[in-house]
Amino acid sequence: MPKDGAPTRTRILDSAERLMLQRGFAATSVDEVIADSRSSKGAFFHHFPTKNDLGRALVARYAAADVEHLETFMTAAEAEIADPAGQVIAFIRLFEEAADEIVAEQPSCLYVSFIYDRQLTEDGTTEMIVDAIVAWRDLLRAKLQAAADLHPPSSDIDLQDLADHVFVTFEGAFILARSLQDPSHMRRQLALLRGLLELLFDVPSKATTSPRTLTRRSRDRPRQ
Amino acid sequence: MPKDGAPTRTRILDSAERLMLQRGFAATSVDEVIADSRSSKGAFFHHFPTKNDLGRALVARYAAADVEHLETFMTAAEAEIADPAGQVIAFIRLFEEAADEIVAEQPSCLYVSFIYDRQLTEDGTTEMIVDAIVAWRDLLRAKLQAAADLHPPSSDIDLQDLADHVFVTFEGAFILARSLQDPSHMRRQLALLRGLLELLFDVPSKATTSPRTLTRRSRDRPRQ
DNA sequence: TTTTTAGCAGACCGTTTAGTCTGTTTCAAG
DNA sequence: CTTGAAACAGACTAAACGGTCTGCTAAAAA
Repeated sequence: MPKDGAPTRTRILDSAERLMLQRGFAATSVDEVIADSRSSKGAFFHHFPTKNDLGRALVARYAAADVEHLETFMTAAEAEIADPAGQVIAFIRLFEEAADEIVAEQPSCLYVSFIYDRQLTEDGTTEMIVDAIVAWRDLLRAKLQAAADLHPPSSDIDLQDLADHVFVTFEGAFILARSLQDPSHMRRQLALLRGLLELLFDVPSKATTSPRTLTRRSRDRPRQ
Repeated sequence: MPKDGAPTRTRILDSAERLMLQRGFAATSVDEVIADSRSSKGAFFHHFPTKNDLGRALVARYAAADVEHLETFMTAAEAEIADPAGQVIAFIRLFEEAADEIVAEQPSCLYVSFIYDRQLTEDGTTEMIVDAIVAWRDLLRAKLQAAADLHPPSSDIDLQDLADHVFVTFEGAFILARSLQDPSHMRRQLALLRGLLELLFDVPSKATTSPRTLTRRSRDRPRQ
């Protein structure tokens, strides 16, 4: 076998992800990706026959990492506490603690960038995104169902919608953070969501709600 | 004065809005807009010197309608009930009732489409979006503050973040509805948000929670 | 050593794109 | 009735774009 092409492929994917998260898919030219990744026309079209192929590969990698993130954090939450409601809340808190880092290296969500951008929704690209979203909603709905069975929530709320609301909060927070150019909104919105879930399932909010983020929360918030 | 150009201008804006909400800004060519609006190159560039000018005009119109929508519904909610907490909840319910119609005629939010799409964020385009978002968060924060002063919420929650969460829910629901190709998610997420607010402010959920939408809510929701 | 092939470089090409230019029509002011 | 300017219509253009093609290089197989 000849020289290994994997590093080049990865470099192209990395550049494309960075640029397309900023500018969108259609607004990013392959020439820009080539320049940013310091490769060439030949290298690019050797690894990706068309620009759409790059898009598909990008979404595939992104969605896989996303679902793995989901499962990793849920497993960690399960190891932390036995109660399903507590697990969901711990799960949110884990993302909360990682929020600043996530937003720093990813100013927005690739899903949105592609769903709002693409003219070619008939490529299987969208389906991969749907699969990832379904993974989120299914896993969270199961957890919430278990939580509701153990200690029934204080309000009559649809559990599937509540599971979806976690995803909704993520995506909405990405948009808010990007619009207002304030990355802290991701952490803040997740903290709010956790608070609402604690209220709903009557789980006492720990006094130690991620202390190292509390110090950063001095802001222009007019609390009176 | 010569012939009135306003109708042509409006037709171009309407076509552009429709197409760009579907495909994004960069992915929509001016030729497509011209064809869809049955105008011409001459007409287009007479009204909009550049494509970016069209984008700016589009956002200006969209944001103005959005803020007007916000104020109209809040005024209606204020006429309906005196209690600030009740007003916020009535406000959400009004959007809930309009949700199906809104999503039907607008499959997504132009803000996102432009914030995720644009290479030229230095046009004042983004600033108009920020202004609209600020209108939302300011108005809602004021209401929530008044509500919290009257009957303190059952949980310690940041009111600015809670105000922002309304916007977050809208944007996230747009994305969810579009991704899963199920417009009902907008209404469902708004209903969920209303339920959480009712719980937080201890406002009893009316038995008559928009009865005509209740009949439509038969779905695959596994409630057991 | 020779051959083969993946990996890559970059000139090149046809199409699409945003934007221009030269008109023609409409309509109100003078 | 003439004029002048806004409101178009549509051929045209320069640049950018996605994609092709030819050829070179490295390294493993024969």
